[in-house]
Amino acid sequence: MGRRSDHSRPELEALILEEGHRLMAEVGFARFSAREVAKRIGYAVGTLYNVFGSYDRLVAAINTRTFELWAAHLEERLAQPSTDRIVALVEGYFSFAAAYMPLWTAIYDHRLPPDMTMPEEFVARRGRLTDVVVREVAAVLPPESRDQAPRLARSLVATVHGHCIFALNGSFALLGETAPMEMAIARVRETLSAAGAQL
Amino acid sequence: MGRRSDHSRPELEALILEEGHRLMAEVGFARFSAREVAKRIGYAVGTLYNVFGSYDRLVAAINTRTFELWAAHLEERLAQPSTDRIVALVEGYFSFAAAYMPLWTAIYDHRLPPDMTMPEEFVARRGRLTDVVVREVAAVLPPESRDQAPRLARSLVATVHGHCIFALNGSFALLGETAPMEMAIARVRETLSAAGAQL
DNA sequence: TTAATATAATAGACAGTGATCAATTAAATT
DNA sequence: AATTTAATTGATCACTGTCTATTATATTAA
Repeated sequence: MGRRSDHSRPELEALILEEGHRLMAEVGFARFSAREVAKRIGYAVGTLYNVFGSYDRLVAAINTRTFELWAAHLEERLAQPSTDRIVALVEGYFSFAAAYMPLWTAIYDHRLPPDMTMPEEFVARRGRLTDVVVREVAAVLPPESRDQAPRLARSLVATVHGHCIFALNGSFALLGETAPMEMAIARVRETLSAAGAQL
Repeated sequence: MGRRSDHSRPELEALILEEGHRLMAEVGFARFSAREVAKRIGYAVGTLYNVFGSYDRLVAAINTRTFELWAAHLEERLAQPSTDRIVALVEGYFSFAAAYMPLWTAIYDHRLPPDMTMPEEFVARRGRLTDVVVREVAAVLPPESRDQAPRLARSLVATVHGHCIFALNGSFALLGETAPMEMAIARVRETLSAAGAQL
């Protein structure tokens, strides 16, 4: 196997991913380009295609990495002592999106082409973010309705997500709303209360 | 003023907008291109720039048109006799997004460049969609808390929006959720009940 | 040690993009 | 008929993702 680079295949993959993630954080989805990543690591464009197969798989890989950062961010918030772990979760959702806006929006800006499905490995790694929420929702639900936690958690994430997007894209500001996160927390409280949770 | 086209300026503007909207509906935001619009109406690319100033202003104009279609879609749903006008609203939100997915997602895919602000006229026309929701929310609130309708309406739209996005991008399906709209309706009910609404 | 083979990496071509603007053209005015 | 003026063009620029032919290197077999 004639390689002529300083990097082994896994090293090269990591290098591309790291620099790609950096560029995405810098310029966002719309201005992201595989060519620029290649230029920055001193390789030719074709090399990225050899390693990742396509532009979309590279972006999907970068976004999967963002999911993991995000999950770590939530766990960090949960590790700090606080009265309300659900509030910590919502706050973690908003603060991650705000702190890493280009990375966060890239997750939702990117759409796979019709002929491509998300690699199973990526699906699994992304899923761990949801797992955190399901775990915390289950913890506040009464034992007899714990089995509803996954459904409820997904719906709560959707609720928070909607508020978070509108907060970041200015929809709320346009109407004079100054506290979108508090609004989201209120919605989550209502739902959990209705489900019989202890808050 | 020597014009040499078959179309007056307003006619040309309408022509570009119409064909642009058609193309957006066909190929979506990612594959949309000013050049293709120009080709289809038989004008040069430069003409689109003369009329709309920039690519972003053209897309913003197309998306504003989509907002108006959407508002009309909601009013249509509300015009049909139904028990629950709030449910009709949520159903209208979901059914529009599903029926015109590329147009709907283009609204949120498009981001204005930092040096550009949304033209005031577009802001006003887009705002009418929110007005419909505010009006209907106000109608179910008790008179003493009607002044809360705008805030509440925006939060409810955010909630429904989050569920709608996750329904369309497959996030719900991934977790086996088969009824995202019913989930959204449940969330909206909880919030309106908590606000003392008559349902 | 040398020759054959396999593979990593590249350069460059291709067809497309948004954006710009000097040159052209047709109509309106004089 | 000559002149002014505004609408329209399309070449040009610097990009994009994708892909193939080519080159350089490392491993393996003789």
